[in-house]
Amino acid sequence: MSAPEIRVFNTMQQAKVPLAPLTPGKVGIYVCGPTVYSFVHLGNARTFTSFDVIVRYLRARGFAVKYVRNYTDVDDKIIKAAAETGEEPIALAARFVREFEADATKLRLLQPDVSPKVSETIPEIIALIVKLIANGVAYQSGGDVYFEVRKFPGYLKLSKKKLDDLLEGGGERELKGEEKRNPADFALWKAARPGEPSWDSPWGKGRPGWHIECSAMSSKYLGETFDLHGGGLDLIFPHHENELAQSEGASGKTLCNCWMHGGFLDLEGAKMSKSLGNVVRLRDALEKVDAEGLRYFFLTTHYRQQLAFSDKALHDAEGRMEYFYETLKKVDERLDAKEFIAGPLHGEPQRFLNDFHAAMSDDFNFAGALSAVSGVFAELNLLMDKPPVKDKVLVGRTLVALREVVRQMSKALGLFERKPEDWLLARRDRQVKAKGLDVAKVEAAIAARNAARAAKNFPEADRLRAELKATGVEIMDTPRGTEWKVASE
RNA sequence: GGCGCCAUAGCCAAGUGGUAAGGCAAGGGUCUGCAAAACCCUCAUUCCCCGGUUCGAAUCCGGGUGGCGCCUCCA
Repeated sequence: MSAPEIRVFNTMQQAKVPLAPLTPGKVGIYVCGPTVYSFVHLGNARTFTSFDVIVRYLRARGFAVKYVRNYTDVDDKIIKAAAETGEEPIALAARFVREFEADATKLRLLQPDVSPKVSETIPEIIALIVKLIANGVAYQSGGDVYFEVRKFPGYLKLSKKKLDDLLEGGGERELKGEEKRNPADFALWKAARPGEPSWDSPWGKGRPGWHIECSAMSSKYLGETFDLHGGGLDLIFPHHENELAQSEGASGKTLCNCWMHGGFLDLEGAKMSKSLGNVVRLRDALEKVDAEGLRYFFLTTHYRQQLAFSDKALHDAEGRMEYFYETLKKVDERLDAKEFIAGPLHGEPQRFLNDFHAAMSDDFNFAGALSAVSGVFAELNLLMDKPPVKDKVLVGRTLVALREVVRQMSKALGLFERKPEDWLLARRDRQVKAKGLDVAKVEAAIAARNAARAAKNFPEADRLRAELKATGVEIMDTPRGTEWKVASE
């Protein structure tokens, strides 16, 4: 397989650029992780899944990826949430880190190589602020420290805004603050108020502002300049813009070579967001839909594109996963205990992988890659059901090759990595529970029907089939006997 | 008010200068005692509208219309 060059859309240039790692063969990526004051919602999950697949793909292409995704565990929202529950802010944050990790495991998200927390990066944050003050781009004001945006010439180069527009704007940005030299200046360090978590600093007790933690954590684990920086579209301004200003204002070097931003998940025509309150928790969604079905749904659109959430879309995605796993189940049963020696293949199994790489190399075109996935599964089924060639050894050998192609795609997408029977059974169990079916009764009816069939009493057999169907159970007569599943509507 | 993204079949969705991927749904067929699943066939002379550039545009440019987003916490 000739590996196509990987091109990535860089928000800074608003164009696709070739991936050119600082160190050949290695990629450092920083993804802005959750602020842990509540459960993550599906919009968050989409972004994390996108970067999960991007990291998986880069690894599949042989890059040694260092993947850093932080937890922001010191923040206004956390303090507010803690005040409401009566917990200590740090304890509440720790609790939601655990909840996040439980959700992430279900979604089969890769564990980042490093998951730093703000609360464990305070010395580095203070050192960074000290440097910014020394460089003349930050100033102390009482117990606070602010970044002075007018002193950093590159300010707003990422978001393409103008400082004047920012100040006039139709927004509701807080422009108050006599303590600031410029209303657009933002806090690097906030003086402690009673009851808030705080740390000693050269400016008295206090805590970091919102953006500085990412600057500190990324340079700590990836260096002053690294390859990829990711997050949701809504982080471009102010978060990434400010992060960039802080990092570059301190180091004088480019923070990262490529900024990647994922598109939103929409719910009923509007961005799913905590401020609008139109969120579906990842946790709640996973009660209703299979985790891989959800992952597949996220991959049906390019990562930078908006994606509309709906129960139907999720349901369809899960149905598609069923097709994939049913196919793999058949393939694996057939290949079991058989060996095929090397030799010619039918068709060109590799062509699907080539198409897959072509799509993924082009700014991680998930939807395009899924087309190649469909191709390989259709070919697998064709060879098993209606092989266009007679040579059984040739067919078997080709199935082995195609199965290997699927394995390669699996690794990059985080899809169909489970044992097909396990996935299929788990899905059925969930559906059985949702419908309140009695498995023993279903199996008794199937046994009765098979007795009727054996006696060639087809009217009775059909009656039992119809009866089951009415309760939502679909039965299939296979070479292995009669199997059943919950009908999807 | 400033800035940006998007508009492709009934639905979802790739494609961004060379003559419309893929999926769902639908119709027909093969298979089956009947089914289910799977497979095969059919399903956009056309890419929101109007102009322009070009031998050639869904793709580039200009102007509309419609949707979304950022400018304030947000993935």
